[in-house]
Amino acid sequence: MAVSIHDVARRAGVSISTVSRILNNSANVNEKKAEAVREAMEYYHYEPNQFGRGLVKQKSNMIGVYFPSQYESIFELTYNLELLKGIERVLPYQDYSMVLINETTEYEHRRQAQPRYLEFIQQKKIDGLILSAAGDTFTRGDVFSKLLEEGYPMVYIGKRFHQNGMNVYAQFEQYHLQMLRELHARGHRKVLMIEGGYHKIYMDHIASVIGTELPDLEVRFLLLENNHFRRHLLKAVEHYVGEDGCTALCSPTIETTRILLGICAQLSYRIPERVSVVSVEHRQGDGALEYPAVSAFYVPVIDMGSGAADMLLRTIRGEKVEDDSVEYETKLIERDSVRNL
Amino acid sequence: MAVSIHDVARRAGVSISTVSRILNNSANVNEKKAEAVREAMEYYHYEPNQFGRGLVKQKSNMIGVYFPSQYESIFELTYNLELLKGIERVLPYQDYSMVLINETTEYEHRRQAQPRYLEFIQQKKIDGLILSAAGDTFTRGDVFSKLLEEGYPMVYIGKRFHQNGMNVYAQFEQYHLQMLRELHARGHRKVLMIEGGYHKIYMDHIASVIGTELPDLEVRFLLLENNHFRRHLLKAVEHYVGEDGCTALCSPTIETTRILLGICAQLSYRIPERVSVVSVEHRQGDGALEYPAVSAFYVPVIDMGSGAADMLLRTIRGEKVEDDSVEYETKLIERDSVRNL
DNA sequence: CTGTTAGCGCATTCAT
DNA sequence: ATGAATGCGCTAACAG
Repeated sequence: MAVSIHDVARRAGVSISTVSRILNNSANVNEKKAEAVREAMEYYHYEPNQFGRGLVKQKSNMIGVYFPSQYESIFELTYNLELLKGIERVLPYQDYSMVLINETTEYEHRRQAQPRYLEFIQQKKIDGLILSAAGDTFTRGDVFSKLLEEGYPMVYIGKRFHQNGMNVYAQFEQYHLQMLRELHARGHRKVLMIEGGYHKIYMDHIASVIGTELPDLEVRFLLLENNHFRRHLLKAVEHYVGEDGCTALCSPTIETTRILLGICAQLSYRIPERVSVVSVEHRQGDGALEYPAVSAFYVPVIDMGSGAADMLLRTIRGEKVEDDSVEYETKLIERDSVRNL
Repeated sequence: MAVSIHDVARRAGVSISTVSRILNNSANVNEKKAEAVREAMEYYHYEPNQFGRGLVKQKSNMIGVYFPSQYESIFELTYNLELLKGIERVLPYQDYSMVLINETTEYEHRRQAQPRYLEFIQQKKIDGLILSAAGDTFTRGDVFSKLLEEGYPMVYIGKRFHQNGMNVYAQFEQYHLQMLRELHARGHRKVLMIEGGYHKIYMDHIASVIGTELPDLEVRFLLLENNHFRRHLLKAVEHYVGEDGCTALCSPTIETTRILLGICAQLSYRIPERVSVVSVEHRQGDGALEYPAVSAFYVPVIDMGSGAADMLLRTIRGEKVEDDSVEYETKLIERDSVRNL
């Protein structure tokens, strides 16, 4: 069995309480003894066992990061990755680390039909939870709401929907509207807006706002069930640009934009001469790596991740978090893919 | 405080051992009592506390995944992501989850100058470790070798270098040689091979093998310090293709290929008419998403991840793992980016 | 088949 | 300032 606090105490000629005190800086200790203890810890390469420690503190120094099951692996989308990067940027400095909790589609392998993060919480494997969710996922969230009510430390990515808890978000609707406004200002009157299927609700709203605000702008909406259906996109571009006369394309992610660019090359639609492209970019600079460099709304997802982690850690430490709902600004970065008509 | 095994026992009118037996299926229990216990567990939404359990078992049901610090975030490279996907694909079914352990560049924030995974191991936060490393990282690995010697459950990605432990790998040198052979067979006699800086050793070896095997093939090597230096690549392509007369480009990752494609478009070098491109792809199908579709050597990194996780879990369970070093085959997928000369 | 008990490693009283 | 003793929640050995 590994070395325990007893071994250290014995070698240093003190009691385990003294060792514990030094470990936790919880009281003053005679410098002579302290030195002996430190020597013993070095000697044994002693590290306190987390189970013993956790049993009394009931804290694991881990937080969970949960992505509701999606079409694809969570590691597929820049959005998720930037979030993870942001989170990871703050954790090590607070002596925390993260467990990835991901839903399996195959429920039969699980004991209960509950979101998997609940187990982690009840078993005390994590001290708090960050969860990223596409809008409607919360609807089926009795469990989630209950945790919120109990004041469990949690921050979610997305619009606020409950009095408790914390959240970070970017104004999805706002920057999509902004995309359309910018195109309109540059003389575009017929554009195609591409979006992921789960954002349908927002699209309806955007359509209605634009309908009254910019009556002379025609917007087509294309909801993709799966971002990577190149074939689907190809036909859409052929139709909307080639036949329908759209002069601009709005793309929801850089991944989609990339495919769009390939499609335009294939169809010999030059960008921006034949068709303009605006993208959303979740990682700064992504649009600049394409050719032509793509104008994009930058959503600072990495900062949202850091922000979320930061808030979470503060609540876990018991600090009052004054600003429990923070919005992140998006910013248009103009590059070479949009043309003035 | 949360509900404990005692609460369940009390409500079911049995002793805690009986509850424990049911929890672990560790012995037969009278069906009547078993039913009562199950009812009580339901009632309280009881989940066993991991600290209590861990204290006696000394197992956390978590494994660590460690990426040595690199230029970029671990979440930047398809390679890492596919590895994670592969690992994650097997964990939930074995009731395991993973903690991401990543090195911070800022050592001052850490108590000791040891690889961070060591703490996790000593604190018993993880039951085993998967670690992905670019070749030479192991060199400074006294800690790593020591763990290997002690028989700690570990699997690493890369060539075997120690008698103990387990590893999975793809023949990096082999498929790079294969790339050159394929190009040669298609009539190419002067090609540029691009590679990440940390692979310099392999490059030297490849150069010498090709030198004797295919004396009429001239290979230029370009070592990138950072894959994303578009400017650097641009000048290289201009030089090697435009002036030096290379007819083909070998790219080490799809990320680099993407940039290469943009550069060729920018320089009006048509692919494959003006210059051929072969890539490595770590995620199946990646090359097909580009335009033109890029021929690539597929390295099944996702399978390597699953394989690694599988081996690791088996050793943790105490099973003998017969095949403790498995090599994965790469496969050339021909698409539209290579031309016969 | 079941209850009692010891002990896992540690932080934390409570005495001193 | 320090040691002894208690208990955190659980499993497993033991006794019945």
